[in-house]
Amino acid sequence: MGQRSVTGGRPRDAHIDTAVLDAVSALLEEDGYRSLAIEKVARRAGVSKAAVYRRWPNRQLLVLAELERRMGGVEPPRTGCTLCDLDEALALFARTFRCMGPEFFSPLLADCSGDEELHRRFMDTLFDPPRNAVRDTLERARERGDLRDDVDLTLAVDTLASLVHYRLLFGHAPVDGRETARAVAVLLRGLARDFAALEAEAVGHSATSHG
Amino acid sequence: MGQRSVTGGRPRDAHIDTAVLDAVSALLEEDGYRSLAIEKVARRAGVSKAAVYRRWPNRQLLVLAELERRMGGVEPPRTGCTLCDLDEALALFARTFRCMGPEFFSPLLADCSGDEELHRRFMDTLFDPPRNAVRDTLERARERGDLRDDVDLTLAVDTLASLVHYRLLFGHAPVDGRETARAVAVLLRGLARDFAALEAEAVGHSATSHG
Amino acid sequence: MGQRSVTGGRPRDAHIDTAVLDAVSALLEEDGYRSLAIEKVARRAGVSKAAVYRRWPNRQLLVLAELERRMGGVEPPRTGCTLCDLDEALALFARTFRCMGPEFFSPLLADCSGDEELHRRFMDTLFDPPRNAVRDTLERARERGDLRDDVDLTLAVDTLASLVHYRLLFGHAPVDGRETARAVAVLLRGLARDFAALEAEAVGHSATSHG
Amino acid sequence: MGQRSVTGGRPRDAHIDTAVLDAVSALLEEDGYRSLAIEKVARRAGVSKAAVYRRWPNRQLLVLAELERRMGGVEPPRTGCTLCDLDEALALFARTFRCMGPEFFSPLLADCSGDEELHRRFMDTLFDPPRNAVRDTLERARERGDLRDDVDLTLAVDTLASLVHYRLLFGHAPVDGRETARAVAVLLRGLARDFAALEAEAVGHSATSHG
DNA sequence: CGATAAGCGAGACGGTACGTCAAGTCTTATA
DNA sequence: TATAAGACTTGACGTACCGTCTCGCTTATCG
Repeated sequence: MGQRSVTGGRPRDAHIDTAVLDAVSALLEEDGYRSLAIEKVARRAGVSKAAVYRRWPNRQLLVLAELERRMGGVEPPRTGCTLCDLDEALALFARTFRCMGPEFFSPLLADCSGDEELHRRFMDTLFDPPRNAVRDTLERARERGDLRDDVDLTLAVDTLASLVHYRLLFGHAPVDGRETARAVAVLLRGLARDFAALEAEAVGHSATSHG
Repeated sequence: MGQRSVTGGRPRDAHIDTAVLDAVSALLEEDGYRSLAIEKVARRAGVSKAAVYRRWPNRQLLVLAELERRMGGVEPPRTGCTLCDLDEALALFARTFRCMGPEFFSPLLADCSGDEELHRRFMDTLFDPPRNAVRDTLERARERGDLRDDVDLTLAVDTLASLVHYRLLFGHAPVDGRETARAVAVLLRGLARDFAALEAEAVGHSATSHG
Repeated sequence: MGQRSVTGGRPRDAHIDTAVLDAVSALLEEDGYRSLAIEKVARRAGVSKAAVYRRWPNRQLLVLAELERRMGGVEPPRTGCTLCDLDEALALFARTFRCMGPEFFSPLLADCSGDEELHRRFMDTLFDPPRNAVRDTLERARERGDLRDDVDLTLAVDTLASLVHYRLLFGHAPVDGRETARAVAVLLRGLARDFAALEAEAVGHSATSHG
Repeated sequence: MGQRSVTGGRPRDAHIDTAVLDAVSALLEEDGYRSLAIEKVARRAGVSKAAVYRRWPNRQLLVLAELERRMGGVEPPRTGCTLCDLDEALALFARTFRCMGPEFFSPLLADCSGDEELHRRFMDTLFDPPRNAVRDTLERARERGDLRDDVDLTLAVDTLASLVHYRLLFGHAPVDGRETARAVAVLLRGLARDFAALEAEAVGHSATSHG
């Protein structure tokens, strides 16, 4: 929500903030992002248009606020086992993404492109947090010495994260735990110093099947 | 362009088709996708609004037509060397995507979501063709016996293709030949029956450095 | 229908003339004059737009043609009795007017005002014929010596005719034989050389009650 | 102008009301009723289309508002002399009608037919007021005992009023004070208990010549 | 008999206006 | 100052007709 000068005047009504975001949420579900109009949001929230504009200067930031609210915090897993952590991180990634509504992610991103500042805000809020969970996991794997020395971490993160985003955005194939686990396996075979060792360890944890 | 019954009536003026698409092209460059209005397109093309609507019933299909025009045909490479083919296919993929204007890809996709038919048209036109070039290449590699038996082809294609789309869509990291070559190398290490052999062959072709 | 040079070419299809006028008739009844569009007429008649425009250059003349067709010929009555003739002439007037659809009369007139030629055509076709039936009757009455010498004939005709048009156009009061007969009586009391004599004669004919 | 709930909100700008009606007035004079388009009105008034639609939902009510403004109030004459009052009432009637632009009366009426509510509004605003001036005059004459007992007042009013409307609508004959005076004379001869007495009284007032 | 000429259905074409919608800004009165 | 209500300009939406035109075809009359 918009920062405010603290001095004087009537204080903002906090109920309005939630009422507006609730209305955004409902309208997104009902009519999708494209036909989400601030005027409708205000009407639905039983709030004046000005009250909305006072808090969020445009619909991009308004929707961003709602999706951020939905996303909640993202905590990376720390089991100590590289393969298990990665599986879990990717599953978390997918879950987070899915619960914020992948169908709003794409148009919002599209709407934020073209403006430097908006794009940055989008990335900071929705893109980086879940992605960093994956990155952290990989970094810990490297510190543990599980990865080859010449690994390009950004490339590795992208290869994993992009798969999830890709499928959810285009919807041409499903994303489930089995699929992501396989992707992790294939990739790690290319990245790991000793893939067989990692596999053995993971079987010990018996978290997921790495066949 | 809109299909037509061939019988009777004054034939459509082909100049109008190109004039409109040219106008779309110019306006996309100048103002981006978001503020592309059919009314402006018609004005710019020196053409009546009805003439535009007669051919393309909405702006999604209009822009789709223009991007399709830009993309042209996509022919997968056939050098006979798996690593070289893959490098080339991915480079082609990136090139195709870039020349059609990656900044319009995302908002157009966003605009096509929510309508079954539009989404299908989008995928058929812009998504599948370059992607299939990669898939074909991988299929030939498998037929040649270069890949492990348990390879999930769709997963492999996605892992490679998504990387390009991902970076170009979110713009958080550049995409160049060196990067894609590295991604191919990492992935093939996980997919290949005998990665060293492939590498040796590719060095013989001296196409790109596979270090 | 439009006049034509007789020489050469394919002759016009007479079926089209009637098909078009029938369509006009139907559309007038269904949607009224205001929303009568030539394009709709052509569609309804199963005829091309050009075929309509070839015959009638605009919708005013088109509707005029249809109303003229409806009106048919107007023959003034000749009973020889002034009061009876007048009653009958006025009844004929009302009947004619009503059968051509008074609700189209007003908007058509309105549509024809503003163009000299159109207005003249309207008056010649729809206004003058029934009105002249009344005028003829009054003229014969004067020749018979039934009217005062200083009677202004145009004023007299207008006073009678306007009443019918007036009520049918504005619809604020009904028009029936009893009402028009009363109007005739009142007016004749002011115009006649000897009203009582006329009344006596009419009672002899026992056509209508002139009390 | 459109009625509004008085509570809250920014009040309507009164300048806009007049600017719009002025524009309507100018455009009516220049191009007539038929080509009066709300879009043009707004342009001419230097006002947005929405501002016009907010006040008047269609062009009929818009023009009605302008003609009402032009018409002003109608006060029936009260000289105490029946013939003089009638002459004056009819002259007032004609004057009122003429000053509001008889050429717009007809197409507006035509445009209002077909819709119950619009027609009523038209009658209430433009038809009844001047007509009631005539009716009042006749009613006072009857109370004074100047008219025969069996007079049908509605018929009498129509006979006088229709003449003016008739001639002005169809434009086939002029309307001036002399003509209307003659019509009054003829009609009164048929309606009056003692026409000669009325005539004598009027000559005393020397208002107009009743020969 | 074949040339000429017009009729005809179909539908493209540039216009113009329709009536609606939302954007983002503003003005007022009230809290 | 925030708030609700709503006026305001701007600009596009997608639709509907206008009256004109081009096309390929059909149906007459005339030389």
